[in-house]
Amino acid sequence: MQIATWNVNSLAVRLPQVLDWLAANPVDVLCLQELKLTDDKFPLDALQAIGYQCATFGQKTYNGVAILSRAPLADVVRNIGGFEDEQSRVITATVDAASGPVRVVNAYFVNGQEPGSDKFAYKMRWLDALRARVQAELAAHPRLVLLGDFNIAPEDRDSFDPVGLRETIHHTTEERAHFQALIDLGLTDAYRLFPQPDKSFSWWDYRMLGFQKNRGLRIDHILVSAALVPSVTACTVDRAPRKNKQPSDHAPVVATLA
DNA sequence: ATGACGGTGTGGCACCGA
Repeated sequence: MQIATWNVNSLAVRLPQVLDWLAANPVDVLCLQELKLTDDKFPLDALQAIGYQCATFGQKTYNGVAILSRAPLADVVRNIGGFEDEQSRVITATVDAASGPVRVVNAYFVNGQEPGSDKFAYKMRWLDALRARVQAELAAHPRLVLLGDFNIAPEDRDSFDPVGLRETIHHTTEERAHFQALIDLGLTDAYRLFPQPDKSFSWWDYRMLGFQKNRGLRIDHILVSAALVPSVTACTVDRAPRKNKQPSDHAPVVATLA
């Protein structure tokens, strides 16, 4: 099966691009972030019409996540249990894939704005809570994928300017320790299972010709549990949608599981 | 040190993202 993550930065604006992308890339599961719309405005009909079931967790103006799946979705959980959060950032569901059920945790991680800020402190608390949640999910569901917009560049090679941006947001020691703590739960970065081009990124700033100059970050990730690692045959970033008119600032990341 | 671009919601701009 193929599973993908894409921060669309407003599904209202990007729906035509999502439909086009799914027509060209009929993945089994597509996890979206930054819907920026409430569930009553979610384009359920358009997505069902092309064969996707949807589990949605929207919000007005900011955040919002959804899981689209060709196979049935079950046991949907919204946000992080035991962590009070007004922001819609996590949706979890079991996908009944032909090769067996897979637990999918789709997350839009907190941005954090700037180290030392209140938002950064919220990011740290949120990451603590997410880790506990993923640990519990893993215990119950050994076949698990954690994917989404992590807002963390795990290593220097995941940033266009690791020296100039050292200890700035997405690059801090604390954020990278949190990423590693997720790995230490027993997860593997699917992208790094394979040789990849240098300067591979998943996000580029809209400003200053960021994409054209490949001034980007790799902050969108697909982590797979140990039980799934042997079945992963590919993981790629699809830069094509970033070349669209009115693109999202993020590109989809796609993993293929046998 | 600031803004650059784009989306949203509001109201003639501010806020947020990364």
